Amino acid sequence: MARAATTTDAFNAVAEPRRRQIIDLLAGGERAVGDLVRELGLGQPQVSKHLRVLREVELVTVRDQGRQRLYRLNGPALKPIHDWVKGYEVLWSERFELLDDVLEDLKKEQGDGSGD
Amino acid sequence: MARAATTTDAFNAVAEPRRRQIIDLLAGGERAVGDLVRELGLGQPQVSKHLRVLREVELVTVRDQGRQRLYRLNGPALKPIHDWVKGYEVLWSERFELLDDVLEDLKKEQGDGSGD
DNA sequence: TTGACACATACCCATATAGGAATGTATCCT
DNA sequence: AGGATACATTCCTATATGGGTATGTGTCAA
Repeated sequence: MARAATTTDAFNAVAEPRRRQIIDLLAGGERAVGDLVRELGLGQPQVSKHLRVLREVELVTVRDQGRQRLYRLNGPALKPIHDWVKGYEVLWSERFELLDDVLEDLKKEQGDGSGD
Repeated sequence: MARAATTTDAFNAVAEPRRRQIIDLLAGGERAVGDLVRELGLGQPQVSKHLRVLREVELVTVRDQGRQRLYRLNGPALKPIHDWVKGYEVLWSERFELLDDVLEDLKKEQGDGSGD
C-alpha cells in the first residue's frame, strides 16, 4: 500500500506546508487565487491544485465573482486535528513541568533508599 | 518534487492513522514493540517502521530492557501542531457561532436598505 | 467576434511511501 | 554452543504526490 491520499482527511491535507500557508492567508479573509499566487510566490497551477485538495477535505469553500474565484476558510474542518492534539496539551503545560520535577525527585529518593 | 518525507516533521508523521494510534497507546505509558503489535493487529516489521518514523521526528523515545525495546511518548513534540491549530479554535467555539449569527443579521440589514 | 484575463485541468517525472516477506542482530535460556 | 525470543532492517511493488509546462474553460471588454 502507498501513503494515504492527501485528500483523505484534514491531517493529510495539512501536512503540506504550502497548504498550511494558504490556510493562514485565508484566515485574513476571502481571497482570489491570483492574490494567493502573489503572496505564496508559487505558480498558478500549483496553487490551484493545493486549493483543490483543501476543497476536497472541506477546509475551504469557493464562490464565483466574475472571472475570479474567491476562496474562504472553513475553520471547523480543523476541529478533528485540534481535538486529537488537545488531549496531549497537558504534556507540555507548566503544571506538567512541575509534576514532572516532583516525579523525578520521587524516583531519586526511591533509588537511594538511605534518605538523609 | 514528490511529497515531503513522513520524517520531515510532526505534521507529516502524524498524518498516518496508524502512527496516531501508536501515540494514543503510548499515552497510557511505556510499551514494548510486541505489545503494540498485538494491540494494533499489524505485522511486527510494520510497527517497527512506524516507530522509526516517530523516533526520527522525536515523538517517541526508546529504552532497552533485555531483549525488549520500550517506547515512550514524547508529548512536547506535538506542540507545534497544537500551536498552529489552536489559532483557529475560535472558529468553532460557541461564542463564534453567536458572532456569526450577528454578522449574518447585519449583512441582511445592509442588503435591504429599507429597514422597517 | 476577437482578444485578454482568471482560473482549472492534463500531462510528465522523480520520489517516498506502507505493507508483505525474508533476513539480520542482540539477548536470554539450557 | 545452540536454540528461542524480541526487534530492526532490507528488498519488493503499486501508488500518489508536487512542481513544471501546456492547454482547456468561462468571463469581461472593445
